[in-house]
Amino acid sequence: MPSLAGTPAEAAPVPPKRERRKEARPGELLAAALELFVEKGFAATRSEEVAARAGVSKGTLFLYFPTKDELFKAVVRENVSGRFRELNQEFRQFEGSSADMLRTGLRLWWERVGATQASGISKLIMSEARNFPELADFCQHEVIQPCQELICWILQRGIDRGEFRPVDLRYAAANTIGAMVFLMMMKHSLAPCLPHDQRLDPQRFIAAHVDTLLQGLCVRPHGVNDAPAS
Amino acid sequence: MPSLAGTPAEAAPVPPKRERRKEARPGELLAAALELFVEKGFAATRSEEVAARAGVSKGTLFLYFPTKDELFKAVVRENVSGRFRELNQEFRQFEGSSADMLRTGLRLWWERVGATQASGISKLIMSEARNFPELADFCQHEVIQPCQELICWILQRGIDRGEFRPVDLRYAAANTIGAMVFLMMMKHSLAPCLPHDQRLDPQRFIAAHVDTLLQGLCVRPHGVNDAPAS
Amino acid sequence: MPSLAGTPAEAAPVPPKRERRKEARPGELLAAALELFVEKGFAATRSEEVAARAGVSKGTLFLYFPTKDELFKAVVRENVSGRFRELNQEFRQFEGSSADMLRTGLRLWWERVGATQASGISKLIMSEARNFPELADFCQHEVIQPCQELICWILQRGIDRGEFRPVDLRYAAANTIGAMVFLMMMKHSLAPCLPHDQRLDPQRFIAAHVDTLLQGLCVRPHGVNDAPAS
Amino acid sequence: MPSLAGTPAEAAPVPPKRERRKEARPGELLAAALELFVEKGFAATRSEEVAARAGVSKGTLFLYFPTKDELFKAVVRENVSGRFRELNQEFRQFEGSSADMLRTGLRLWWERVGATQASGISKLIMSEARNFPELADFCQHEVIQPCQELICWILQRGIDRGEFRPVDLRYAAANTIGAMVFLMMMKHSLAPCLPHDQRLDPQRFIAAHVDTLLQGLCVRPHGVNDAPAS
DNA sequence: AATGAATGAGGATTCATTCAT
DNA sequence: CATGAATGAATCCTCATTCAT
Repeated sequence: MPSLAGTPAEAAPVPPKRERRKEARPGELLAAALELFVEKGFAATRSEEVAARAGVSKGTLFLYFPTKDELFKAVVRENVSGRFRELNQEFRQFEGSSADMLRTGLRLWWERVGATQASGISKLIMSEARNFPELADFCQHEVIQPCQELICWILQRGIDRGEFRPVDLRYAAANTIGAMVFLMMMKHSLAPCLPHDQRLDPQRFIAAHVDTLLQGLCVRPHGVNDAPAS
Repeated sequence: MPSLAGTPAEAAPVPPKRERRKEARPGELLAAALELFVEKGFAATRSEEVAARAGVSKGTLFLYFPTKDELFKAVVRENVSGRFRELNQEFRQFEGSSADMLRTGLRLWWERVGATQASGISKLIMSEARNFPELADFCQHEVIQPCQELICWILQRGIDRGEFRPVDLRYAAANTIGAMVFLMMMKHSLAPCLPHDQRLDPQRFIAAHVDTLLQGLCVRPHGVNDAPAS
Repeated sequence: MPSLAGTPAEAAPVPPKRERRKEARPGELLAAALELFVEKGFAATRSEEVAARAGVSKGTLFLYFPTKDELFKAVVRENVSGRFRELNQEFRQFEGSSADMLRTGLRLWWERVGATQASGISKLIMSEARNFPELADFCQHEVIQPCQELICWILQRGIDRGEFRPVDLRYAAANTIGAMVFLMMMKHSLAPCLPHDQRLDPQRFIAAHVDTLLQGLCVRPHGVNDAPAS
Repeated sequence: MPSLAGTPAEAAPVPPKRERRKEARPGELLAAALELFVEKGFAATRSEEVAARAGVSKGTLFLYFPTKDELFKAVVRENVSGRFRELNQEFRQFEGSSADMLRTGLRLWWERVGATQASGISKLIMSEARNFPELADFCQHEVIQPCQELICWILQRGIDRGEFRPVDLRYAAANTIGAMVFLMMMKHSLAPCLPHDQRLDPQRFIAAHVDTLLQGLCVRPHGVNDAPAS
């Protein structure tokens, strides 16, 4: 069956069936945008890519977010707000040693935030804060401060209960927050470019961080040895 | 000694003319580019802005760097290479307790790197690594590893001399590196957007970090108290 | 009887249902379109706006008019066709002096056309004729010529009856048509942008025009004084 | 000389030699824009077309005018401002009968404005005034009012010298302005779409207008007969 | 070497039109 | 019939890069 046509593969350019999913779209677009913004940066991501990754066309994106800037802000808002308030609640109810609290807290936090896509938000904020000043403020109030307060609260609890020796709360908290932020940023920056054996293992990094921390913090240093080997 | 791919560094340019400007141009452009890339990100910085900040015209920029990408790579190379090798050398000659070594090292490092514009490079790398994969590799070899090795060397020295208790060297080093990276990133990201009283003070942050670290590390915990008050 | 090219007017649609709305739709859409096209121009008006002003959804508009272009042509057709043939009839039956005929005619015309929304059509035609060449032809036959003929007929009548002195009929008519067109355009262009006291009063403008005209036209110049004060 | 290549016409895509003509560009762009805006309307004209007609590339247009809107405003400003002040001066110095003044004035005006591309500006203003409200104001002050004043001044002069009978100055002036505006609009709207024999001849139109006007205006009606037969 | 006018590919956004509901 | 979510061609505008001066 000879044919003069070129590549016969071109059967029929399937029109990629339109789906009407008004409810689901914003979430899908935000997820796609988060991924891409984290991966390539805000400016280097094309609107069309976001749409494509969300499985819709260029035009649809602008149906839900009036501008790329607004999309960006929505991405940050979506992935930041609230997320920490619940963790906060949970912790205030925790019963047990403050050392366990710290250990469990960080482990939990990694599972719920660090290990998810949402962790990319920290890279995003660090990269874009100066281009979106309102964001810096928003994040300071919605993320940094709640976290800071939670950690300070735990440390204070430990001190009050005689478990921890007194320290400069703010900077002790900053130390831990810094470690977590670093971890998240690595995950979305250098790590994907490095061979597996050169990457940090988050769990071990956190464990090491907490161990060092508690070693220096705890009044009864042997308490550290109770820690479940990670 | 790995090098960022692209145009290989030309042989040392002959310096025939007296005109200072001509010699200084590349450096001025690199400095301007560093500032702007750190401030606004690579993609969001216009080539013309870089030229303007360096006090030359658009065309001149492209006389020295064939493309914006090459300019970027040059910025990274310029601010990264070598800078750590010398610190390394200095340290190997240090005499005194390993605790002092750590403390002094970080202080020195902050003065020589963290407090300078060059610290912005960390924000740049974190933000752009995935867009310039060769970069990640370059930095891993030129920065991360030397730092890692240096810190590991110090820790090992402490352990060998019975000053520190044995720890997982790699993750202990990562913890400190993470703290420093976090500090640099904050300086160029959130800090400029926050009121002064909400910013972290680098010196105190470093001091707190080292204190906590040494508290947990030192065999003779009271050794910490020998630390010169920051 | 020329007709604007495009979809030929369908045979009268069967009116089976009682639902007023369905029957009225096209008219409402045409009215909305006329308003908006006149206000903002054809290209600057969005289809959705037209639909919205007619109180229906975007999709419905395209149920009645296959394209924006067709909508435009329909708007012109609707507001132009016929409208002048009846005026014409009426006038041929007029009895009285030709001066009165002219005066009354222009007054009537203003009431029936100039003062209504339909007057906007002249702005539309002037603005869009070159983008819709078929339109110019249509209007030439449906509007300009009938008007021209009517005025010429009146003038000729006056001349024949010895009331008017002989003049170049075509250009005399054009003068009056021009005045009316100018009036309509002002109403829809500059007037809405000017404070009320700087706008022309249509009645006075027409009166002044007719007065000047008749003053120069009438054989018995005092005849002008018979004119009913407007 | 057989060849497997396709159409041999494709010799070398001549790179359309870049010319550096900073001084001339704005004027050329404004001229091109005027033509196109008049021809197709503001919204229906693509920026790129303007650039092409001016013989430059898309980008160059935006080198001289930051946005399409600004280009539009510049076109109006360029073609409106000043143009009437000089005519005004000339006229105040005129010596002779007021009837001649009117006749000569309109003839001159047609030569200097009506017959040039600038006449298109009236179509533009009429079409776009409501989209650019500031323009309406600008034109009212820069064009309408000066013209109105000039004509009023001439009429008043005629009345003062006993040549004209007293009339409502404002509306008499408006009548003449209207006629000229109509003429300009026709030239750029319907006329280009009509066969030559159906178009109005500007000179005759003006002559007819002035004749009718003066016939009604002049105290000595035979004065009209002095008018050179057009 | 330096300049900055000119270019045009690329990206954000709009909007006429389609079509699933 | 009516709706409005979805589409993508079309358009405005930007900016890295080129090149005449």
